[in-house]
Amino acid sequence: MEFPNTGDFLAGRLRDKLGHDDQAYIESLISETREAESGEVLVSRGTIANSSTILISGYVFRTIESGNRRFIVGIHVPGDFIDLHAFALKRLDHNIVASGPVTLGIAPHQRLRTALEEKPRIARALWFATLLDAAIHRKWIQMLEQLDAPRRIAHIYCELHRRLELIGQANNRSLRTPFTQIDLADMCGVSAIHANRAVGKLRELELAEIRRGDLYTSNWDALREYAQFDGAYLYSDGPLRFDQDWL
Amino acid sequence: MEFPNTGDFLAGRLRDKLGHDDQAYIESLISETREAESGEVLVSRGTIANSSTILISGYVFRTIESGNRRFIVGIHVPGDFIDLHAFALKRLDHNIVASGPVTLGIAPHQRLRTALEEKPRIARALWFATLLDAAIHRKWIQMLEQLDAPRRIAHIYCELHRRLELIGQANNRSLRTPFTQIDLADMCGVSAIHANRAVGKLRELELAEIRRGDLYTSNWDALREYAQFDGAYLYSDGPLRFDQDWL
DNA sequence: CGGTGAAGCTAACATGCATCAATAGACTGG
DNA sequence: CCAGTCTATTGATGCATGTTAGCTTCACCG
Repeated sequence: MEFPNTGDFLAGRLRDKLGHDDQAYIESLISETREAESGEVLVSRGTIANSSTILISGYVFRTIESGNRRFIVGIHVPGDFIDLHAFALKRLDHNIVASGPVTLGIAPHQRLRTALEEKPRIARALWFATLLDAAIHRKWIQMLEQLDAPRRIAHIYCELHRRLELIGQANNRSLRTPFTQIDLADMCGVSAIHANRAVGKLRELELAEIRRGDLYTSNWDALREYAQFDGAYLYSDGPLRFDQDWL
Repeated sequence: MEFPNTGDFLAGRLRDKLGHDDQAYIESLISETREAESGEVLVSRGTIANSSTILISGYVFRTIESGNRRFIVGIHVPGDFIDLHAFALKRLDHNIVASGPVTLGIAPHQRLRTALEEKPRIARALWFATLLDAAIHRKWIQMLEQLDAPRRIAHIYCELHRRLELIGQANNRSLRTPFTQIDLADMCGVSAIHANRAVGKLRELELAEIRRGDLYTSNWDALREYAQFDGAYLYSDGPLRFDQDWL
């Protein structure tokens, strides 16, 4: 199977968690790839799917619509399964939307089913991915409870930077995204105007310059300290610590 | 195995998801029960465990300590596994603390391992529980992004009421908890003083009276509407919609 | 019975954020 | 090249919430 312009996409979340054979096996679950445009709704709340999706390139949001406003409750980077829930729960309680152009891999549920039956290590890795999603959600909850708007934005970029680092796609001085200030506002639970002021504050403090979603900084450490970012919740220090006896 | 004062505790989250045989099987995973006092730290951040814990009676919080303040990022009710992560991730990125006196069931990882190998339906149900945790977390994120403090408190009680209803422990006119206003503040990400104002506002609006953690209301519907509570995210409408072909 | 500490409550002032209004810049399509 | 739309920016005003301080109520216990 060919993945145009993406290289070794499954370097993603499961990197170091699986051997090369298993990674290749997961890639073989993908029956086809697909491009989608910015803003396209990839998975709608309530629909029932026969396949799950892995993000190969670009960013996607998990969004919840409520009272004619949209809220972003999660972000995914390449290598993430974005709708494993659809496999287990069938219907989803939120939408999944492309932020900027994306490339997706489609994994039919039938192939996933076979994989789970025949490769216990795959099942383990997918469960790990689910637990990691939950850990990231908990961090967002704490971030929303604790931080003001400028720090929330800084924290989101710090988290993304670390997650990109784990898949070998981080840059020392910048982090390019297609996010608008409205997107940032919907992530932080503030108004777009206030998101603008928060971006302005990061600029004023000379911690980061955010232009059209792209963040530029000369000092990630200072930015991380300002955002009180500690990446331990990403469980990225070395290989998966599953009990070796399990399966 | 006897569970004093708890009755059919596993009516919990997996109710309707498993047959009676499987429920009995899960209960058999529990090697012993244990009581704990209010405030006791049941699982510490970073420790490595050889067993997982199921909550039999009482409430527990997931907490994250940061900058000499505590934040609550999740609540559990009887029937919930509270540290399945410990099984898959070994160490946890947060603490688990008793709110009020609790009864716990201890499930050694070795028995869990056997269960996952031999009973695919159990593995499926535990994965479902994990996905449900993530869905609840996403709802909290949206709640923090969208609602003001009085509505956040109302939403938390509405969610708990529904979750208790699912295990047959809900009451028509009240919801009794051991939560202090400080606890409510730590859930909502506001100061204790403001949590007090928020409680006062619910009283003033005649939506609910909250005294020492116990909520009394004559009109749950009005409270739910005020909090914009829609319980669809709890995936409780009928039996689990796993693909019947899977395993 | 009265002391003690935790929890709940109130007031006054400071700051964060929402909202409205208006404008400027950037991209897009005709 | 212009018009239209989406995005970014700024200022003014009011509400939501933080902070500090002090007070009250209640459960518990000596």
